[in-house]
Amino acid sequence: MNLLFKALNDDTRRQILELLKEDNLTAGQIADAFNISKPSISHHLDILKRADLVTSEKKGQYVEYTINTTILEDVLKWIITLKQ
Amino acid sequence: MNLLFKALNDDTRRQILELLKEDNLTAGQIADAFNISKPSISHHLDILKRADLVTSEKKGQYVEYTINTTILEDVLKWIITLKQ
DNA sequence: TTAATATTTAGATATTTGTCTAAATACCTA
DNA sequence: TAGGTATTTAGACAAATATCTAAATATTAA
Repeated sequence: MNLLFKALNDDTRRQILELLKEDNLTAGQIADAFNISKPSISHHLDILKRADLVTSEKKGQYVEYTINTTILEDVLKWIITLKQ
Repeated sequence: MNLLFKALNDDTRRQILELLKEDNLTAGQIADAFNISKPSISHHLDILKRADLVTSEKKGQYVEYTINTTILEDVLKWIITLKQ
C-alpha cells in the first residue's frame, strides 16, 4: 500500500501511467514524452515497477512497458472503505 | 490532485483518516493515538486540511477535526479512468 | 488576573526524493 | 568482431519531508 501511494505521488509517474493506458511503450518512447533525462525516467519506471503498476518485457534491444491496473483495486478498496 | 496524492502518501496521515472515519476527534485525541509529538501531528493535520481531506472547527480550547471524503471522488475518478 | 491546558508556529536536523552526468551493460547489424 | 543504439546503474546534489524541542497563542477556570 505504501509503495503504491508512493508511486502515485508524482506527476511524471502519473503521466507515464496515462500514456501506457493508451499503448505499450518502450523506455525510450516514454522518455521522449518528457523533458527529463532517460536515467530519471528509468528511475521512475523502476518505482512504478516495484509498486507493480507496470510490468516490463525485454524485446530485443528495447524494453517494453505495460500498465498493470489490477493493483489499483487495492487503492480503490481502501478509499471506498474510508468513504463508508 | 497533487495535494491529494501527497496527503495520502504517508502512513500516519492515512491512519488519521481511518480514525476520523469512526468519529470526529480533537487534535489532542488524534495525537494520543500515535507515538509522535503533538507538533508533528499538527503538521500532518495541516497537510490533510490543505488537501481538503479534513475540516477543523474550534470548540472552546479544543480543535475538532472531521473527515471529508467527498474530495476522494477525484482520486476515484482518476483511477477508474486509468483502468478503462 | 493568573495559572493551566490545548494547539500551532518557528526553527533545526536527518532522511528521502527527483534530478543530473558519466559510465556500464545489453543487444543489433554491418 | 566493432560500432552504434537502448537502457540501466552509480554517484552526486538540491529540494522536499517528517520529525523534534522550544516558544507563542488561545481558551478556560480558579
